[in-house]
Amino acid sequence: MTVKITDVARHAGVSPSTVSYALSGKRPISAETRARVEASIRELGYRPHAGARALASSKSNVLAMVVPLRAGIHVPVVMGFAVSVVTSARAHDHDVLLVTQEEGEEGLRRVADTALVDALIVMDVQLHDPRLPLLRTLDRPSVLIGFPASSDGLTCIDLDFRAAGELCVDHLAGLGHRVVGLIGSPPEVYVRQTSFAQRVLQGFTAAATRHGMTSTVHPCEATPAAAREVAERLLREHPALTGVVVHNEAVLDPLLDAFEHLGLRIPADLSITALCPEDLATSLRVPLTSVAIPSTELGEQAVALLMKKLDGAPVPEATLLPAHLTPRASTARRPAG
Amino acid sequence: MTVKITDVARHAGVSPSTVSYALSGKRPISAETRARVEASIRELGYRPHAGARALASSKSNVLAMVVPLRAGIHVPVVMGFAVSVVTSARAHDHDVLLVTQEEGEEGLRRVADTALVDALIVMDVQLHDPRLPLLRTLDRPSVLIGFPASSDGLTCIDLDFRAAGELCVDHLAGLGHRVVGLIGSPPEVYVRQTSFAQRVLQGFTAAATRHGMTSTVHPCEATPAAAREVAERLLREHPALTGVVVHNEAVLDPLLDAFEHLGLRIPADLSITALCPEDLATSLRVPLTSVAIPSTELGEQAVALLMKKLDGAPVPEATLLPAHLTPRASTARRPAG
DNA sequence: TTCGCCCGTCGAAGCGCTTCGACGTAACTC
DNA sequence: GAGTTACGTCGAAGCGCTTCGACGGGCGAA
Repeated sequence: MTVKITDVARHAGVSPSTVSYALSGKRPISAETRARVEASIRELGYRPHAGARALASSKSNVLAMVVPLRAGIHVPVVMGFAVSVVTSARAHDHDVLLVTQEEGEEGLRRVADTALVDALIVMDVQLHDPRLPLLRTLDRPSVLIGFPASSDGLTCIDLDFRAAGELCVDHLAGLGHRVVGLIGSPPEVYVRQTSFAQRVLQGFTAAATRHGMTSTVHPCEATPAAAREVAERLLREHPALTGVVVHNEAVLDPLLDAFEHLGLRIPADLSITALCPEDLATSLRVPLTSVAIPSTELGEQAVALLMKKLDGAPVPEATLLPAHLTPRASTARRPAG
Repeated sequence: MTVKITDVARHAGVSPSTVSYALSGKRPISAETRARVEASIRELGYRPHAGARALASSKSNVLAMVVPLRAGIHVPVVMGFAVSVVTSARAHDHDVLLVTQEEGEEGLRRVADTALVDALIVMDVQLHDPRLPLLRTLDRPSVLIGFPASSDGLTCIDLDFRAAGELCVDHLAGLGHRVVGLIGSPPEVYVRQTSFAQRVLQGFTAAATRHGMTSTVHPCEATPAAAREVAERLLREHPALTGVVVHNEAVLDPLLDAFEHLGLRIPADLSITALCPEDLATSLRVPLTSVAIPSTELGEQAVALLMKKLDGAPVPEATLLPAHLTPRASTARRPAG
């Protein structure tokens, strides 16, 4: 039916093993032979059978990616990350199998134990994630996006969210602001101890304390209505507030809107810094001073780490991508008075 | 190393083939034997090797899903659909391999020809999609989400977007509206002839004509700024306008906002119907009369169709999910005068 | 009672590839 | 010039599973 390696071998006048070596490069093959083999491959349209390859080599060249679908996570960020993982994986000659969070530990165990995948990427890690023990004992390497309470024996990578939170506050402090607020992720994100949200909070609080600022924190549901309500309450309860850090992609526009309604000009009356993807920060009515969430880079690096582990190379347990703040039009010196 | 079928067989005191048949049910196995085999499997923690299985059975039990990442598509809808596909696939004992649009035809050919996947699901189909010839000749079954110019020899499924467009206009007509506008997808979506956008447009126009209404059409970029601009222009150019159909999830809230700014109360002054996921329609400041985009059902049905094709059963070339309009608070009788 | 049939099980032959050891040849070393 | 070493290639042995044909025993039909 379909052309197999023996067909190529016959056509090229060599043995199947030679074809295999020509393809993998695991043994030296003369230039002429290689050329002949490659010509035959092209001519016959040969494609190695993935299953046969996986069986013989005990490598499937497939990665599992666990994507979150829980409330409170911002879908475009996840999607951007997923696409980046797939693209990076392809660059390393791997494919990506999609596993839903819903499948839980059993799902991870299944794809790992059946040798469907060689390695795993897990997103949306919680502080005490139930999957951690499993990942530690699994015989396949894995990389986590996000940090659990202890990264011992694991490989974790994430943006340095703590630094991101600090950076925002430092920036506001540098502009003379004294009273700042954090508009955070939806409450459920904190409740289930998703680490990135907590780390932002820590950074925010620590920096505010360090600068001797008054600070306040408000989780916020990912709906326009919630945004309006939070904006209003924030100003009512903290009339002296002049700086806001927003860590909630979904409500950025509604917030800008709400502040505008409340008669505040940005940045003249109120400075705003955001933690969000670059394109979001620049596509709103006011270009936002922001710390970028680098989904693409995260995906690339996660895959790179996984490849190293598959090669048996040592990798650091923790990798924090440095946070960078880009000043834009949404922050300014604290209004006089 | 890992436990294999021969280990199970020995442990259960049967032959490997018996274990295989006990697992697949392809031949009758006595209840006692089956029980013994199952006990051994549990006890040893046996997991069949996916690659070996694929090789021997020439079935990988993996589906390829091609996800779009182009501008103008609404990410949460895609994500919801993707999750639904994965969940449904799992219910049919299949896994899902993620393929990016970017990989194009070569990517499809690759996963199909290497027998990595048994079948393909392709989203975001264009009227003259370059992948169509390939899909027609591929030896693996596929299902398209969306309709190309001709579905001959293919299997396509989608919401009946034409009916959805009509339904919205019919609803407005029934409420006495005479001048209606369509706020559509971003221009690039129309330019590349993504069929669902065009079909909404056709339905909208046809129904408006049928009702003798004055109608106008405005594509709209997926940014709040664009939404504001479109809202303004719409009212300026069509002062008599009282009904709007929005087919652009990303700008629903900004539009509501803009209309409000322009002094219009919804639905007292302006009626709005939307084509969007149910949860979006109900989570805005005004619950929107809408035709739901049933991502979940689409995913389920797409997978169901694929399974039928894998079983060799005949399936219809075209499947249109019926559109349903749910009246909510955003539409009302045309204001007098 | 005997033949044929079906049920439940086994053995063996692959599925298409990778990889290991072996082998001949050519290029070195000293 | 004998002994290595490296290169380029081949043959064969699996990888772990499915599946096909075969086979013995129990049963109903004749």
